[in-house]
Amino acid sequence: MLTGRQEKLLKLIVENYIKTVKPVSSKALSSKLKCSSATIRNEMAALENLGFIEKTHISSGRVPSDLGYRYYVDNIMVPRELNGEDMLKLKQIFSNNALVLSDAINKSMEIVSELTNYTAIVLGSSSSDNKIAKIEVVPIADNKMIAIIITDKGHVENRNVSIPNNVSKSEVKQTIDIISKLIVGVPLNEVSSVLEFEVKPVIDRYVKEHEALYNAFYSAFSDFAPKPNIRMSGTTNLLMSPEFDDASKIRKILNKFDDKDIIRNIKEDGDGVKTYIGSENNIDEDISVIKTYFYKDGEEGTIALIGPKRMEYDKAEALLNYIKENIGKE
Amino acid sequence: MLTGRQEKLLKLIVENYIKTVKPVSSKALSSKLKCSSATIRNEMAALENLGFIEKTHISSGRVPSDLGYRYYVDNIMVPRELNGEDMLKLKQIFSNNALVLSDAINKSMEIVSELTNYTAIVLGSSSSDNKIAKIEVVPIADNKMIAIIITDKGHVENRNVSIPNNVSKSEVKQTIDIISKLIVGVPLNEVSSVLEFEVKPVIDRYVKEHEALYNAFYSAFSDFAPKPNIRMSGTTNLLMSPEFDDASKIRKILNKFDDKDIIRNIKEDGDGVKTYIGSENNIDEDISVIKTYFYKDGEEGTIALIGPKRMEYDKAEALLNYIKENIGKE
DNA sequence: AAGTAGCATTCATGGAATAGAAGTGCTAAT
DNA sequence: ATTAGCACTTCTATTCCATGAATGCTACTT
Repeated sequence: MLTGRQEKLLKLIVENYIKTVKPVSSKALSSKLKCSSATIRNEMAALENLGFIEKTHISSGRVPSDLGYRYYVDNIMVPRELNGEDMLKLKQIFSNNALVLSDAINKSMEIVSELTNYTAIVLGSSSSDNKIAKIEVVPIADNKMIAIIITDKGHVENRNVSIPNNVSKSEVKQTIDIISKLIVGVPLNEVSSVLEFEVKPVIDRYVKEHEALYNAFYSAFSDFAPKPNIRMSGTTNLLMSPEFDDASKIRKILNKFDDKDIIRNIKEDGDGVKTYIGSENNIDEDISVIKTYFYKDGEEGTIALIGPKRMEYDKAEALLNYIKENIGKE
Repeated sequence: MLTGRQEKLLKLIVENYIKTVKPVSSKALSSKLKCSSATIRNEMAALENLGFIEKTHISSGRVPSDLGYRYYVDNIMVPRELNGEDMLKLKQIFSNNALVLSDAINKSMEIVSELTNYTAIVLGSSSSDNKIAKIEVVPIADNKMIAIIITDKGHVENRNVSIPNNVSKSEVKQTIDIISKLIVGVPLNEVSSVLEFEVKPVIDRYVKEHEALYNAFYSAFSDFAPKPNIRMSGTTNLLMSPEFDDASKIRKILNKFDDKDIIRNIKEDGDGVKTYIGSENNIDEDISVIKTYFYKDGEEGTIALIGPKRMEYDKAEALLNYIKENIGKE
């Protein structure tokens, strides 16, 4: 579809623009393409007709269109190896065995946002194949306890439980025993229904102050269902890019970043690292998103990197690939 | 020091400017102060000599100086009652007994940032008077366990432990027992030294594969010392203020928000809600910070609200006061 | 047929000039 | 002590250039 020279030209335009953030002129490329600027102008006109490049005004140089970037990413760009220094920084995190997986992912994405100057996002949650392995209830004051659940995949959460006044210690213990017996092995997202339909009847029968006690534990245990949590780092990075040079552009992006619905929507599934350029993503047409799904040991989610459209796609891809691999290994 | 009329004038200037974000002219106030604009100009000149107001250029209207805001906050502003609607929203959070204190604080500050359109910050950590009440180690795979500590104040944290290969179950159990026995009652910030100087010798003596095992547990337990964590919400809010109308101003603030050292520095101690106007704070001269320290049940920290200098100090103060009170009650 | 030189054309950019509006400070009168 | 009035200053927006950096196209060359 594109001649060899056109492809070469597109490559030069994209890479030049990524570097300089200025529309690329025919003259600037004539030396690199061993032909005159007039010839390049002709080729540029062809590329523009095909929709790969655009002008910012009638006599301006050329800028890659979304389609142009897309062609570049799919057909021209050579996947880059991660450089040793960057790899080392990330390796250190994943080789720290004490870190829980989700912490390792968060930290590594922080590093990535520093390395790239883009914005990193982790949408993570415990997956619903987490089953309760153990619950632990620890008294910390006369009428206050801490309820802790631990899942078979190693996910841990805790809540307060306020014990109603006129309840004896043995009743509390009895209640905990009943809950514990019935709840172990239950997937996280079914906990609240098991509490309601299996635990409650038993407590009703055996424990005296059942109503108040049941409510106290129910409110503590009922919201353990996997909820995605959002972690962003380097929000600022993206906005330091020279294309975001006026307040309204910056604010537009900031508002999108603030909108949890939009961010949650970044969620990706399927294998592989995918790129969404400009209008291809549903966040903002001035940015590109590169992201991938991960699952490991009961934690799942999406890691994403958001940069300007003129992002270094090869580097971003290499970084996400590396992290995805390491999540798999952990 | 200020005559009654001057005080009245300053009040009008501050409140007018807070509302309109435009320098206040003498003419605009003449109706409200039942005298002519010329008289007001004379009074303004006096206020300017005293340093309470400023001009943006030689023939402009007046804008409050930092000193002017300070005088307004200290001597003119009447402390506001929190309005019922806002109070209700916050009350709902603090009356949710299942929420751990730190979560309740974080959520309430999120609400506050929405109610004010300022940026809310919570710098929280478990305080060093947390003593370990219990440790729990749960196996989740052949060579992987989850270590959980619970403090007497109800603070919970967890880490991974990778069990070295050639180690028997009984040795692991023995090790956990030793650690558990020696570590209960130890304040969080002393855990790592107790591990090193009290636990290690015992393990050395009794457990066979001591070196590898000790290291595995040491790396899991050693970093439980109270570390402040930072929680910001509504970062964007502040930057939507009309005074931040160009990219460089927005970026300046964003950079400061990104600098963890600067944010951690917001830390406040002592009682009461304090206001730092413009140059009084060491974040940025274009903003004001209002903040207060909190301590309750082993959690301590600072909650802060950052707004433009022309913030509604009375409202901000009322909100922080209310939250501080509720933390006390919880 | 492909490449190129050359030129008219277009538009962005930045500076200078201008006019109007919004305020102030000051003087003189009340 | 207050105020009316006016000269003065600065901001803002607009217009008008001149310049420079590109392009597209035509006609010429290889």
